[in-house]
Amino acid sequence: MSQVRVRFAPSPTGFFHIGSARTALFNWLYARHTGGKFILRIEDTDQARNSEEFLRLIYDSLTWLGMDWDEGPNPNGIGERGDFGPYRQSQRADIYKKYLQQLLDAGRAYEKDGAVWFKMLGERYKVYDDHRKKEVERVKAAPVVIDDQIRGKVERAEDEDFVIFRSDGNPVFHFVNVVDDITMKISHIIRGEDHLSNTSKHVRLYEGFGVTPPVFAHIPLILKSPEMGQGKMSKRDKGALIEEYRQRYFLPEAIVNYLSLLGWNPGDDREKMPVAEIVRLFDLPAVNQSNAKFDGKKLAHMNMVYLLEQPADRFLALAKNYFQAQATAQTVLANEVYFREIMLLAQPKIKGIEELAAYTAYFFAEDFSVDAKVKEKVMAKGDPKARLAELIAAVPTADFSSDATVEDAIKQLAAAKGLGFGDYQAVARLAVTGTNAGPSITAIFRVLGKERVLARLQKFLAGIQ
RNA sequence: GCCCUCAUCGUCUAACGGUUAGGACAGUAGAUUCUCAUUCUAUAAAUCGGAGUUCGAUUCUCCGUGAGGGCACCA
Repeated sequence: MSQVRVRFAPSPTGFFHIGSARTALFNWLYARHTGGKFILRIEDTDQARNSEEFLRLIYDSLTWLGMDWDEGPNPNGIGERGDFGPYRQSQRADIYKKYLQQLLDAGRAYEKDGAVWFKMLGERYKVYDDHRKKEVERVKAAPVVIDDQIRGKVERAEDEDFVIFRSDGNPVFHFVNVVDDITMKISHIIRGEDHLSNTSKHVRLYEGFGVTPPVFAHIPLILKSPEMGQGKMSKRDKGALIEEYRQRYFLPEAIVNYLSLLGWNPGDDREKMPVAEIVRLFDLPAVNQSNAKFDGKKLAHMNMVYLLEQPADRFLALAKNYFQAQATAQTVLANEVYFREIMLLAQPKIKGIEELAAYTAYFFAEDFSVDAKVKEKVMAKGDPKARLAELIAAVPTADFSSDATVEDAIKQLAAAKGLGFGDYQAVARLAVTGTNAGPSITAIFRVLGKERVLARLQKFLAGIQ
């Protein structure tokens, strides 16, 4: 059995979206699972729509998601590696000419209207096509049988000649795709089900070249979630672009894990799995046949689960990277020890890195906002003014050296007044943070320090007198 | 219109032809923690319809229906 060689062949004509990422992932997983090669080929024959920026985005997105390629352009875009290049179709014109000549010589291609057409074999007849509103020439021939790893045998009649070189001299997708897969010795073509109808054309081309087609595996599509509408995910849909998750500081391994579960499962109830485990278990016949609707909430949940288990150092690195892009970067990152302490208080509480700035704002500025609704609620209960005054009196002599000592101080105060910890917690939190959500109040007190706590309590009390 | 594919809770999915149809996300209700979040417990929620094969069908077959994709000198 020869080595598995799979390829991901994107066009740099737009943002890198989730469907492309999933196709890339299944190819990558299969290559890694089988010990084969994962090849990146850039299909940039559409000169009008290509852009170097989108090309860069392909490299960056794959790299960010952890999908390394064995052959193809280098991740930095400079040079390439592999013995079957060039890996950009724009640089393969000579190869295409050679293969075109082969078809011409074999009588399987001909010119018409300035373009070159692939010639189907069989008896010809004319028929009116009411989708294209014109008369077309068809060919009677046995249907193409595609033996698909996921769908079984699929039969489809391929009954018309089709263009392989445009009148502008450029080859079209079907032709370059097949020629490249032949010359790059691709063993398995794993691609979206939207290509299933193209595959019969491709099989005829392989036959025209006298080459046995590779193994096909057409994976299900990713569809819009019910609230987004109908049809497959498109670039315009919310949450469709990998770039968006990157900008929102999602963890790439969470995205990979979520994506792997769209159309595949390990055969048991496990969902959260390290990528090495997914690689170990992934296989083509286990891929589902039905399309999957995208669920942003489940992705967000997966991201949170991954975030919670990050070791402190990784979380701090992520947080630092995030804050460096924020307006408050200078203040927030000024004191490393202070930053570390606060980030580690926040880690078990947040659902995503992107919440960090808002969640920790009051640690870094005195002009934090006060949530009006929370204020209304807290002020309506008990005697908050009295509690504040008592806290202000108690704080100067309290021990702020640890969470436990702060807690003791508040509990002593409460006991002396015949009250509970909770009677002080809510109003203290409101005064010091402006909200009702956050880490434990004792930790907030300790980290903020006596002076700032006292100042905030006094300021808040003054504001409600 | 023609061709191809698919069909289990709202969503992602599991179930050698024999299970009280399981898990997860999202709901709902409780519990726990100083708040919030986490966590935990409980709860509601599905085999598209109709025939057939079979002792027995979510599972196999056919017909409907629904969903998705394709039908270019885009990829």
